[in-house]
Amino acid sequence: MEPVEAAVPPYHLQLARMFAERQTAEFDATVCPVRDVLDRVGDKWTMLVLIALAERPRRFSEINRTIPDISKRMLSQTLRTLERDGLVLRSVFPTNPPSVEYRLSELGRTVFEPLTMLVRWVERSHDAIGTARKQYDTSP
Amino acid sequence: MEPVEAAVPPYHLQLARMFAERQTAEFDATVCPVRDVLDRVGDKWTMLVLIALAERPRRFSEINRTIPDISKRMLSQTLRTLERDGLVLRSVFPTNPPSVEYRLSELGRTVFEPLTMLVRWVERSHDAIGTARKQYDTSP
DNA sequence: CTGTATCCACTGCGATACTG
DNA sequence: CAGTATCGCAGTGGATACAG
Repeated sequence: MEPVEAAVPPYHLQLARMFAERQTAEFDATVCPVRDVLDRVGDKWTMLVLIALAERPRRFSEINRTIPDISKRMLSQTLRTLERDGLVLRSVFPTNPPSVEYRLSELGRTVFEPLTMLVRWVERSHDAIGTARKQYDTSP
Repeated sequence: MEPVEAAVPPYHLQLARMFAERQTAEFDATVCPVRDVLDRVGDKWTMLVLIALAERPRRFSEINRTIPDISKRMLSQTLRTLERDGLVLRSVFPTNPPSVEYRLSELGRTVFEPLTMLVRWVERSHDAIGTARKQYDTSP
């Protein structure tokens, strides 16, 4: 017998179960953890900014160079949201000209476990998805 | 000495390293795995539709009931993209009226590992983020 | 250097109506 | 039941100019 391995259900059933419970209560989209995920890291830039800060603290323009195609407006806005959520810490150094440093908080660091898993998944699946698409697009 | 545990770097550094390598090459947003993630599951409905299919195959209107606030238009569109990417399989039964069944492919099932991690992360972090926000909003 | 303000374009998405 | 077609809006984000 292999009791332990048999006891833990596969991931898709775990998630299904989590949401089956929610289904019983009356529906409220505002307390759905998945929509929460999307609100937090589902936008165009948040993940990339977090990754830009993964290795070490960086200054505003340094992040901007790491993500060349982000506008100052969006970088600023994304950083403020991350700061507000407590994922990123901001320090101003009153030099001249002023320099501002952003770094991950402890909480911010914890995103990287699930984030890394997700990035690995796309990398693993990239080819399979590509061929699936090609097949879908070329068939009647 | 504890060679094995010392050898595996924390997640945020793993990701940082993955992207540091990319930085050396000339920048091309179209081959970035993070933007790939966002394109695939970063939209408003994809994750929710996948979860709706996690436990077992479902028919169109059944999914619609699971996600009450999705429009038929978006459900249809989301399902087609998932089918095109090979994550979801579609079967038509020529009954009258016609019934169509959607189910996860093998590839589709593999999303749930990283997806579950991500959902767990928000659930774990939800309170911490809430208090961080409250503090940010009430301070000068 | 580190932002903010203003304006504008695009598009994702919802509402509604219609079809096999 | 399982969609598609058309329309319209609102929010997201880019460009530019300005400011501390």
